[in-house]
Amino acid sequence: MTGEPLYALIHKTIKADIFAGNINPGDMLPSETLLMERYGASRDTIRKGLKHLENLGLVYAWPGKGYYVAKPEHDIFTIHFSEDVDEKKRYHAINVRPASDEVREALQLQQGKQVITIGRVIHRQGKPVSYEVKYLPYDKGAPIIETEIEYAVFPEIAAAKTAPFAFYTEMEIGAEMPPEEVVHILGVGANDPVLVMHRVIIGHDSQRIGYGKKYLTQGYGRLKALSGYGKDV
Amino acid sequence: MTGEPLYALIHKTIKADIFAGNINPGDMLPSETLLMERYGASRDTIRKGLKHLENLGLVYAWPGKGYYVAKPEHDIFTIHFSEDVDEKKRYHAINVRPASDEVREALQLQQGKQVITIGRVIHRQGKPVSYEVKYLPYDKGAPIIETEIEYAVFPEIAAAKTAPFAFYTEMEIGAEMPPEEVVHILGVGANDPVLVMHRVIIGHDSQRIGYGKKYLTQGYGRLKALSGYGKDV
DNA sequence: AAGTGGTCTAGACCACTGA
DNA sequence: CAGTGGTCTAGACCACTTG
Repeated sequence: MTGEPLYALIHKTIKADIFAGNINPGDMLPSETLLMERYGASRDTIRKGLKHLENLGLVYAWPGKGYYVAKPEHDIFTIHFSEDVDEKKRYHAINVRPASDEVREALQLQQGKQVITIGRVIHRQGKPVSYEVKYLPYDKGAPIIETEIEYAVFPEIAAAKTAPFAFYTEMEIGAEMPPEEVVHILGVGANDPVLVMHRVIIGHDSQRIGYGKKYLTQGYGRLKALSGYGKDV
Repeated sequence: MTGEPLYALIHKTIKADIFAGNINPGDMLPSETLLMERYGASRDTIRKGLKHLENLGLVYAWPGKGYYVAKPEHDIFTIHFSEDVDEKKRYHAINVRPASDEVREALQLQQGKQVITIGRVIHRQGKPVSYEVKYLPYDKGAPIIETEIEYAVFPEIAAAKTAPFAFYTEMEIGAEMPPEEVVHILGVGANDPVLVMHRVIIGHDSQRIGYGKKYLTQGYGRLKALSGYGKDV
């Protein structure tokens, strides 16, 4: 017990076999009973090891038949996207105005509704590399609390009245020529393409909580994404 | 037993409390012992329910202290990226030539090494919307099996001699002006920016297995990504 | 010392798949 | 029918945290 738990040994051994190609997608694993004998372990311990492989997506169980090696998913990519919170104070503008058509559609607002607009510039080594605008539906009569805004990043600010888990984000990434506003703020050339990330924050009641666009210049660098089974346990 | 398993009821109840904001990040959950009494269940059943919440990232266990509600991760995005396998046959070019500097660096090859180059155009409703080039290190004397290439998608072709799980992909996404080659092939304007996805396939021995660039025009549409706890169980 | 989660066991009954 | 995984129980010992 002092060292590695038994179930970890089990799942590591099987995982190594899969990575080495000794067993391949579609192949059947030994049954739980057989593994119990092979490892001298109880059924629960064996199951714990197999469950971990299931969670990793390496293996799946077919009740009544057995465990099988899964097909690898090499087209699912993960982006860890930091919100650059270190640059909290450089707001370009905070104000309330009627929503543009684009924003109205993204937030599914009625005509004439107002939105809180928050612009922010993100710097890297003193140079502006990114500009983002965020839009939040404005509830009439609700005061804008500046300190709240100052410390907020997008999900938190938009979901201030929502439970912290009760929403998700849909993002779309595209290449665009920078609009005039962005050319002016970031000082990029009008012919330098920018990455644009459009984000909609959606509550579990399907309510549109917030919308934002983020422009990334070449100076920001590329977005990095990962796929595969490189770093998991 | 006919309906929902007990552990599912447990994790759903707690999950609902988290989503409703009744318990919040940093809050402690009831202990296993207490939950056993509350649900009239055995410890293992309680633990199974809590384990599921842990896997979802909603909760973490601190041995000796208890279970706590985790902080939500709203800056991790997932892209499901299909390889457009339906358009297998429209290869623009397959050949072997010395690697360019860019490719040599990406694949970490020695000077003078040759690479297999595969170009492909992807159509949508009859119109070319994407062009991709893939580079594979060329082993001298190894014949290029055409049918293999014809049916292959990137990870599989690059890792043909590797176990199907034993590699991962690093991708970088940027906005660029299309190079002349792409302007010509896709018929886009020289001033229309394109999304470019650079991919490197890396084996578990850190070997560079393949490199590719994929150009997406406006006609392809934006890349879609998701974050949050919207769709999991 | 009391309480917490982490690991492990031995046994039970169930529903499902396949010959 | 025998074999498989899915669920559940009751008990044990451990290492860790807190008072």
